[in-house]
Amino acid sequence: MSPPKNCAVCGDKALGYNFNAVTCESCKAFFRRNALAKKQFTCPFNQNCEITVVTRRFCQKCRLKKCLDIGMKSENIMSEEDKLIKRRKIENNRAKRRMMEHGGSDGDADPDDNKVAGAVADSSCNLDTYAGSQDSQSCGSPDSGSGAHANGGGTTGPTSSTTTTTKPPSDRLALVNPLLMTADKIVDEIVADPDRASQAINRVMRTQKEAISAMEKIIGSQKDALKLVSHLIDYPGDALKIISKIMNSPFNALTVFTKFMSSPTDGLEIISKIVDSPKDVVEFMQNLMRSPENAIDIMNKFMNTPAEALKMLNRIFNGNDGRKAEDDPETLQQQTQAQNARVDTVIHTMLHGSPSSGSSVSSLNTLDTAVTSPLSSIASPPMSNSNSGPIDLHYQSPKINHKSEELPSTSGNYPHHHHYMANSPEMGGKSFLQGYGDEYSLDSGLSINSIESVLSEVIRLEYQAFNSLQTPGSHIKDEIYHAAGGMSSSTTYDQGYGGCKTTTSSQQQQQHLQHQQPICAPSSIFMERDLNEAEQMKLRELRMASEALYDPVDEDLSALIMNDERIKPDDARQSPKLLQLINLTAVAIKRLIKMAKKISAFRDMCQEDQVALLKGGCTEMMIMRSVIIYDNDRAAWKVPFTKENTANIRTDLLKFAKGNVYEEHQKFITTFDEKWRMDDNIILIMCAIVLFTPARSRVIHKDAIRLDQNSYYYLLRRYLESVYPGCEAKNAFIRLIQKISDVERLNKFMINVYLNVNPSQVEPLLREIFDLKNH
DNA sequence: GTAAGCTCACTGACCGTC
DNA sequence: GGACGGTCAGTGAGCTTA
Repeated sequence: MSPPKNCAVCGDKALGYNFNAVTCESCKAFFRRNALAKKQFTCPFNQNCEITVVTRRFCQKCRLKKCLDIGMKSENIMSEEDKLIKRRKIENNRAKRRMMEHGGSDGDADPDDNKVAGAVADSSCNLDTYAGSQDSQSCGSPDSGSGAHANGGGTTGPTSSTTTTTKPPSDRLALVNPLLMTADKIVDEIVADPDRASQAINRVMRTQKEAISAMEKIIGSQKDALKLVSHLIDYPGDALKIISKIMNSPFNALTVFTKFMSSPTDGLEIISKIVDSPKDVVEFMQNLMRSPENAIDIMNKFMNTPAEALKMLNRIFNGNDGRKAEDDPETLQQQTQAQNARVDTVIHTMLHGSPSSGSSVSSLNTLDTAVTSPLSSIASPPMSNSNSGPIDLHYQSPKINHKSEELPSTSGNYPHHHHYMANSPEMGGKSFLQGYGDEYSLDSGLSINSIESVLSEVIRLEYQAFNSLQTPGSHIKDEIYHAAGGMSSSTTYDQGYGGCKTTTSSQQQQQHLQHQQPICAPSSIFMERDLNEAEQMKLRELRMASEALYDPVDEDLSALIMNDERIKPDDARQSPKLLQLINLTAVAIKRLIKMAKKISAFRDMCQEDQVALLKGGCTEMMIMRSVIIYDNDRAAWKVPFTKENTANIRTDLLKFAKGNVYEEHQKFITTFDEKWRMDDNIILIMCAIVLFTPARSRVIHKDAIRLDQNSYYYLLRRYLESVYPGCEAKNAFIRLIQKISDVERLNKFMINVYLNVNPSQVEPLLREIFDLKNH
């Protein structure tokens, strides 16, 4: 039986079902665009507009409402992650088709092209797998199985692959020690199948040592370096991944990388230097890695004054006298020492304004002449002139230049590259779950090439790096400790440790922190179940911030305090109580705002972002908090007057509200496992996750917020691991992340409650948050 | 005050893909 | 063939400028 032919929303001609209802194309598109968007539509009329072909454009709010009323389901709209996967799949299939069309007809092509084509052809098995079913294991997909891939734990060989004799290059090469692989093999491994590049990077760069070794080889070969760079420009997520493998401070690497992509001219300039003088670059990076605190500072410097950073690179490169020492080990050693000294001094100059006479280069004072000469002679070399080496920027492949033109010069957005990491507007739980199977290490090769999984690793390394900085009596430790404890005026470890030098924590607060009991048994050994010090501090900061939730209530709650009288849904006389309840939420929101302001990561944001996050997230945070104050026996919220005194407020007051708010709230509460619901730490971390939602409207620095949110996702994961055994922790994490989606859903109902009251009767704060206009 | 020009968000139709 | 997403031309509101 054919479906009805008229759109159930507007009555226009319909072709079939869209999002679970018979609709026209325009209502389909309208719903797709708006159902998941966080826009707050307002009805210019009386909230009850008739939606017809003619009037459907007049009121978005009523149109969307009607879409929902007739049964359109926003769950049917693909998430950003789903869309990303689908896009990848489509791209793969297109690539496959192109190969099929041109296969075997390029016998006279360039030998290098043949090599790449051969590698791609080898990967056709993977493409087939993806074209058919992503679950297929016929090619021994690294994504399949339980993570027992030939990686991470060692080279145990590929998983059983009995259905085909053609293994993808990744599986064949997984048997080889990455340290023994040649540059072209490494690059081929990475670029052969863009869809599996992430896993390939995991295999050839299992450790930092291997990553450095691989990059040394690659940048030692211009051809391979260019091939890899071409790939990385197309797949910046892979570049980020490589950087995170190499650098000690992956957060900074991410930031630098973002900057790099937003400024292709400088990027190409740096690439040209890397290609031109690989040894210098490697030594420079190695030196940075030997002194992570300098690396962090210098990267911060790089971000704040990129021109100065480029100048620094010029100093390093131009300081090289140009002689090649490959044939003379002694000369090479001397040059290496000189280079290290030069790098040390340049770093010191960058950080402190003058060449160091301190310990870091004290043993190399004899090289001062060689060091300071290029510094003084090159005051401020223009980049176009300073690049005096043999590399012509236009030597880069046309593809690179083309991409460079496409990239915006300053904006952080990449409108034509929406599959890139920085442009994913949603970082919801679903996408984060995708990377959860990684078991803390991308080495497992389980994850798809998702930015979320990379970020997960980045955040893990961030904590690791934090601990690695800590030595007994270290002033760095103390400074970071204080800053990360939420006392820093401007910086936390979220922004790189270099900023910790600016901490302004008070003595009193320090003492308070130091007297705090550890949340779990202290441990500085990474990946123990207990939270490490950095994780404890982050959680402790939340707990301290949550003190604001017990600020005295100055409102009169007496009318709302629980009594034995049950609410009848149709008792219209009780509706003033709903209004009181609504206004009471203003108190809760004020407390949440105070709490947010005590979180250093929040405080350090620009005001616009703070407002956007609070406007968009305060009710979701309130809902999240409501689960812990919910008294199941009394069906009431235990609202704290103070930390000691509470008032019971019946949840069935929600029955006065239009819609199914009460039922939805009950559903939300009852499906929340009590042991998690009663764990203040869990709820606090989830509040933070909700607060740092990058997809809020009018947010400016989405990427920065996403990083903060991910750090809390990670903290939640680690906290669960510290209190539950493995499987239970995993399960809890997944289910709790789903709860964040539930909060979002429930919040939509809640917002309707606010929108359905007379704005003149609600608190000004609420009017501001919900953009309510007085009638 | 107003018309012209510009920008930007939104809409709807069409097409590609699975 | 159904159901989804992507794309692009058209449209109109809002802003600036002459």
